[in-house]
Amino acid sequence: MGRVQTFETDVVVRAARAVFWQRGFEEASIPELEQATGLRRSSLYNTFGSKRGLFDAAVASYLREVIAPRLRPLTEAPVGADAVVDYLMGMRAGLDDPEADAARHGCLLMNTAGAPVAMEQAVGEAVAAYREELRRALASGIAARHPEAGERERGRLAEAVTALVTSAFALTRVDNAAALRSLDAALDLVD
Amino acid sequence: MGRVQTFETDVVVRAARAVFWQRGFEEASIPELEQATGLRRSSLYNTFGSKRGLFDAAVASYLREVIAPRLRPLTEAPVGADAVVDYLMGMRAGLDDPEADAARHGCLLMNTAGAPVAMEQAVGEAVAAYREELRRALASGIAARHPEAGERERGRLAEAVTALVTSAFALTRVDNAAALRSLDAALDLVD
DNA sequence: TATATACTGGAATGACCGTTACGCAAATAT
DNA sequence: ATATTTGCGTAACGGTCATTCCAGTATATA
Repeated sequence: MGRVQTFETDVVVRAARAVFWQRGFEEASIPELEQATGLRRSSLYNTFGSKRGLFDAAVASYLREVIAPRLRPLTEAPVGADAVVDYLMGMRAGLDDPEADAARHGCLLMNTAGAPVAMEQAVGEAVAAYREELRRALASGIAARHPEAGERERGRLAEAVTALVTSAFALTRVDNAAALRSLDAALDLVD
Repeated sequence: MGRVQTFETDVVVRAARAVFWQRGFEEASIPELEQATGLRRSSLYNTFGSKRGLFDAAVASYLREVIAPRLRPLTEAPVGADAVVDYLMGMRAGLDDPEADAARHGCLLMNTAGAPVAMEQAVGEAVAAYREELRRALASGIAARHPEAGERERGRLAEAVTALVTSAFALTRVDNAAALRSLDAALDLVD
């Protein structure tokens, strides 16, 4: 064995994730990532192989540390009747807080949906998979809230609420008020 | 007077618009724009001042020639009871046609919402204004279809349908099927 | 026909990009 | 204590970017 890594990979990825989140993949430059992570190019390339490699790690970290915890009450049984509403209100609070990353920069994945890097198949698939995960989670929350409704009805509702949430994410950067109204509309729909 | 312009500005802007649409602002390079327009850098800079100037012209052209015509049945009185449904179905057909720009590249403005250039205030405002115009148009279409509903109810519905449409635009690049389902959900909502 | 106008072509500029190469320093295993 | 593995710092690479400059040319007016 030789010299051991002196930084914690998770910490570095988290720092890089913040840069990608607020700047987007193509606008985030290597010097910026160096400064944010406190690592030099050589270490970044040695650890992640390329800028894309670092971005992929950032996306994985985002799914694991940002998205999954928020979705957990909707994905792990038992799902309470208030889980959907809690989720939507939590997100509303996040988008209403000017300090929060979500309010200022939306969703890392939704932002990349319209970015050039989304043309690369793997990235596009990651975005699509994320949306599907969100839809499934919302669907189970809706099922818990409206057990009496028909499956078709619930499916439509889940689709609509998913779209409202993604729309809020996509818009908060340029029109925070509209994003909040989207979530209000979602809250209306589920009741 | 001296020598006169040998190209039609509208035609050039339309060609540039197509490049921005499919490639995004930052990924569209000057050489690409030269090739698409058939003009040299000097002429482009002489006419539009900068890449941003050309982009602004492209956005204006997009609003005038692509968006406005589609919205017209919803914005100019009299608005028929079927106008909303026609609009949504027309859009659905567009997103379902693999040849169409809309299906392959979504909406020029929605794509820029998540792009770095959206950080520039004027661009962000243009996107927000577009969304608001869409919402107003859909609201008037919904009012024509459901004159019996309360204003509050119609407002919520308009908000939801707007979000579903923008969500469809934002996603079609990476997940065309999900975009279509969004529009189906919108069609469900208006009836 | 003369002249003013401004479009056009081509080359050059400086900055920044992501990536790579290399040598030294550090820390573990034998 | 030595050998070996690996992190890390520095510097350089080739390429592309948006932008500018200038000379040459075509055309509309007087």
